Amino acid sequence: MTVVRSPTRVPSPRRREILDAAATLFAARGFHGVSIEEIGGAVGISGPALYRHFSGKESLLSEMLLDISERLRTSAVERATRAADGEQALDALLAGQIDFALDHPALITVHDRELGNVPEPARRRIRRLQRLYVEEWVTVLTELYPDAPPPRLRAATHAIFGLLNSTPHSAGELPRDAMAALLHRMARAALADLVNDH
Amino acid sequence: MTVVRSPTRVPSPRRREILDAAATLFAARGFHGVSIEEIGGAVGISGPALYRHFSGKESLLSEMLLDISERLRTSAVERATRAADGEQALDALLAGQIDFALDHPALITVHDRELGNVPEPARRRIRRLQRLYVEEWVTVLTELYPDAPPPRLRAATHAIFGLLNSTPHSAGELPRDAMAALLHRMARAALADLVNDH
DNA sequence: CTCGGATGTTAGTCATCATTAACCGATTCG
DNA sequence: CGAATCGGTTAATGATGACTAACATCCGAG
Repeated sequence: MTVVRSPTRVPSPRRREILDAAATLFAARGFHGVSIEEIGGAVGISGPALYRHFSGKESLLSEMLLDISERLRTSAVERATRAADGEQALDALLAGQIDFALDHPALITVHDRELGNVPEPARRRIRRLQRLYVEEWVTVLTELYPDAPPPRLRAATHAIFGLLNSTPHSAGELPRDAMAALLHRMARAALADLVNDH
Repeated sequence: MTVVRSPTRVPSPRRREILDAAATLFAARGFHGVSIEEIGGAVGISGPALYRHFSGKESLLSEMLLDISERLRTSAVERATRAADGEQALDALLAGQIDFALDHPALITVHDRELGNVPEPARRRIRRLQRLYVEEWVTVLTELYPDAPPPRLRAATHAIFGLLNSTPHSAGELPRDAMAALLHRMARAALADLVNDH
């Protein structure tokens, strides 16, 4: 039996390969600090061949950020709805973000660094997805801490993202499992503090 | 009586002005995404006039990061030595980093984003200062949690930096004082968790 | 008053870089 | 067998941008 072709075009492995290489380079020196030639070179082809896969450098970045934002958000929605209660939902969100940050440090880096270089049609969509992702967290947190005002929960969510996304800076300090456990516990403890007044 | 001229040249206000404007621009679109012309324009002069104050664009960036790293580190050393005990030292470090992050979000952003674009002589010095800053935190934490191995404390320190440096992302969610208090408490709670096993 | 330094200006120069053009081999499919 | 599509190549092209040159102005000191 043959595989059913989904309506979205089958993703060529080259595309993904290019996106991965570009993410690493962008994370190291920024979008404008990397040339098309370099990105091509990183995957064994040279320069203008990229235009067979992307319509331009900015499209490449747009697609990269769009993909990241989508993956984060849909993963969050899935995990949160699967959870039995608020506590489990929070743990699931934490685990998802931690896994992503540990598995794809370059994507995390690019994700919160390069939005300012995305051209306008795509930028709005990315921002929208990022906002939805944050609101997913805020919804879960609201269930756990009903007395905390939403702006406080939003600020706390961003703080937790910062904590979890520190992995690119502390790479190699601890084995992966220990790092995941440490981040999970620290984030949990930081959030537990929200239960208090003010 | 005339003021004694210190050996380091008196800092012209223009230099500082340029550094501030450049920091804001770099934070928004990255080092290579901003032109000399733009930086000049932001302070009312135009383009090549910058070369009267800096020997080049990269020197400008080097000096910016060097200055930030130095300020963070010396402030940390001062605060830590002034403190009576470990608890107070930690609170002082937290307060210092939080103030800096709230007062200079652009500098914070540039500081951990653009090291990869600093040319080699300066890069080493900046890394050194950053390392010393981290070790200052690790020293204080070691006093509080003598059983935790240093890599764990270093990872935790980076995580706390990420948490505190989230302010550029949550700008405007809360008034400054509330934000400072929230971050301080969350960081404290996250670190208190380190006292536990493993 | 005038000399010199500090600070600007505008007009090059030279590299780099994104993008396009023109061309080519392979694979698929009719 | 073609013919087309896919994915590459190398050689323009055109902008942009960092940096330099040449020249002006202001101002303080001798």
